[in-house]
Amino acid sequence: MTKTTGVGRPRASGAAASKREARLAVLDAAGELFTGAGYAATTTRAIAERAGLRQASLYYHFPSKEDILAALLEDTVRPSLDVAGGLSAQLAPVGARLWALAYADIHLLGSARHNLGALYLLPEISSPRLARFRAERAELKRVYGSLVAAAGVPGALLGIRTDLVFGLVESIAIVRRDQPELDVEAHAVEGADSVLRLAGLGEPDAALRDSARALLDD
Amino acid sequence: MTKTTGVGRPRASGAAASKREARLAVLDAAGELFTGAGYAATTTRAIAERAGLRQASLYYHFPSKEDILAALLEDTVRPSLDVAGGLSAQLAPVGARLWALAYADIHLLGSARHNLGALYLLPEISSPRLARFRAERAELKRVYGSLVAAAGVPGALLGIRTDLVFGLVESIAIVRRDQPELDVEAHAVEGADSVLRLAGLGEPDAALRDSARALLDD
DNA sequence: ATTATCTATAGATCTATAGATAATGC
DNA sequence: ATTATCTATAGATCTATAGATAATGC
Repeated sequence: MTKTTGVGRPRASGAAASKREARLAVLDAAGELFTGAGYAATTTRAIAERAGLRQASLYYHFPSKEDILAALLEDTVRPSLDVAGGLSAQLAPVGARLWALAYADIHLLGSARHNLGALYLLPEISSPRLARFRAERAELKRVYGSLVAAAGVPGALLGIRTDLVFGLVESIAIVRRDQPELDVEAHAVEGADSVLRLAGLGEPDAALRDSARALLDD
Repeated sequence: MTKTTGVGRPRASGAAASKREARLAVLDAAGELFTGAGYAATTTRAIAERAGLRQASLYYHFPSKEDILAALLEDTVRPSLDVAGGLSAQLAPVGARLWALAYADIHLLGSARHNLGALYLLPEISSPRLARFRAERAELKRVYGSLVAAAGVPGALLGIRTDLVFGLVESIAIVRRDQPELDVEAHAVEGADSVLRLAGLGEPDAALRDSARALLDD
């Protein structure tokens, strides 16, 4: 029985944690505070305090406050892109693929540890440092657009319909902010059903939902 | 030919303006900056500069920075509530009333001088000082809810469907942020059509749209 | 020697208040 | 005398950097 702490000077708070754990604790603390109070209103001191280290120690893990936000945003959009990528490899009717994507996204945004989808709404995301996140979110939107097109929505309406579909999916963040106790599963099912209606694919039935869910296990 | 300025010490910037004009200039400047950069990231100095007066002079018109945001929020939600109130006095099929409300709201949010709907997304709106705005927005949502119920959506789904409808309407703010050159009229028509689909009222036709628009002139 | 943290602080803010001032109005 | 502004500033931050330090690893 030897060390209780790892390498490096022990924390003033007493908590022992590896470098990787420290980084995760910082991201978790920032996720809670950024989603609750916003980026600008959250101080680096508050993040550090919640993560169990001193304000200046954040800078050993991230070069700047904005890089913390960048990491959170990418961690959030990446899983959605992964789902989209997995679906694109499958041969299935467009309705099932669109339902599956919307369902998965709403589920991811609705059940993440904090309401990270709310970060997409922050005005700070127009910052140059966050260009990569914006590009990935735009890529995800493009996937929705191609599915809406494949559903038969005419070209003249394609842009607007895609905006509405994407807006409906992301609106889960506002709903969750206003009612934290929300039933995510029900909301995801109803949301995905609604996306099909917007795409002009009519009323989804149980068979479609089942086949869509099957696509997500690939 | 006498005064060029009104009562009170002239502005350092030279601009002459009445008290009422000054207040409006402050609100306009704050609207632009809050929607573009967010509340916390916008300084009172920046608002004052854009409004043509000194930072401290803001406090002659508003007791605090937060009161500026409160005024903007209420000016934005109030017209929507007025539309909702006007519609409630009319005897018309639920489809026409719901279409009219969604169309009017999207139009208001889409064509306001700045993208003020984006203010609804700011994390700061949970502040106690903004309780009145939140209550008015909740009241508007309740109107949507009663129309969705009247459309025949079953009670078990009512809450979620209303969330989706309301989310779709407000998503215009995100769309507008991402593409400032958006065609508001087309988006409002498509958005209102989409709301009817979500409410299970099927495909709107030209006759329904015309009768809905007529309701808005009351 | 390397690592992960710490303490201390520079430099730059930011909001709101105090009190003065330059107009008009009576 | 009243009004609408101004100048000046108190007091409280906030981000990021510099340099020290208390562990482990070799």
